[in-house]
Amino acid sequence: MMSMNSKQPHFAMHPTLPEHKYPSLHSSSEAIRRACLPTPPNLFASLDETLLARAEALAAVDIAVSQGKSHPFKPDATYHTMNSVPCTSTSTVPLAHHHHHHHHHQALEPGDLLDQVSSPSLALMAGAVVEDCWAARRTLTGTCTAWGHLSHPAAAAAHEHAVRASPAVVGAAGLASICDSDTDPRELEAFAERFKQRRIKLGVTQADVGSALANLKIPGVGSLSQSTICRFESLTLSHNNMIALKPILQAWLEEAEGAQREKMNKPELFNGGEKKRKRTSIAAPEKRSLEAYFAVQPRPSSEKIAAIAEKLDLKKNVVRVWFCNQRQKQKRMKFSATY
DNA sequence: ATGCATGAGCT
DNA sequence: GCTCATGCATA
Repeated sequence: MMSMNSKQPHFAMHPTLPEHKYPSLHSSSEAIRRACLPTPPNLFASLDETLLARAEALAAVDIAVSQGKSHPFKPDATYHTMNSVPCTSTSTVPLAHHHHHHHHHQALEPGDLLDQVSSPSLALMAGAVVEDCWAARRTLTGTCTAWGHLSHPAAAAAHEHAVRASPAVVGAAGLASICDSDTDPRELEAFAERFKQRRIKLGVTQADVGSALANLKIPGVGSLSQSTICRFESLTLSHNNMIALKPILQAWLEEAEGAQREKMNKPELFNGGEKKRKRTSIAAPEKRSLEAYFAVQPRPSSEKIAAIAEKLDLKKNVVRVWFCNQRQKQKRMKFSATY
């Protein structure tokens, strides 16, 4: 039996299709989603003293800095270096992109922040409504009508995007039309697990799946990385991302199982070496400070980011990206409050 | 499996 | 400059 092939160094991406990126009408689902995320009724109770102390310490610095604004910040001389390889050429999945919404508070001081964050009311209510939608849909699993009477334009829009997410894929794969079952978190979770199980049974690694996707020749679908396959299986992707990837992975699975029945699989990879990129590693103490600040203000202004960066002796860009990634993390299925 | 990063698309 | 989908590098 072929045991898990060891992973390839990396896979070649095929810029084959100049692919359009997903279209995206924007709704305010972002605001709603954000509202129902981690908004504990009593922030004070959930933040331990250490965190608050750190956050406050940082905030203090930020105030001092903004007043005596004497230092320019480090020009974020980032060190990536994907020379000739346009690393993002990976043909994309016609995903559903969506929403954005303005952010209300940004240039607030720590005090204001706490006040604001600790105020339950609106945000929580919005979150409750959204959760209800999903909960309702879950109980209606099996039908395609749940979204029909959604009262939230944002949610409706999200669904619309999900539906038109990958028409070609769906058609080519001969999969059922994307209905409620395809957006149901429970179904998604179940599929992810089935997928992993069957994938392992086929003796294929996550990396193999990723590169094999390109062989499916589905318009607009190229290869994916081991990371993405892994995240799909572990549900550490956004809900919409899961919805978009499901049909594709399902198509691959059926294809692979069918192909194995007759012969053997025939993957195809190769690669050339380029300059390596170095990964910044934020030390534990700094990370703790960032987390503390994030708990109080997940969306610091550019100025605050600069201040924090200086305080922690990190590049501003590193700090900015850290916050971006942190925000994304919150939205992953596994940690989503709507789930 | 996950941390830090890039780039597209949008505001 | 943000969000989102994704990826390389690494623990």
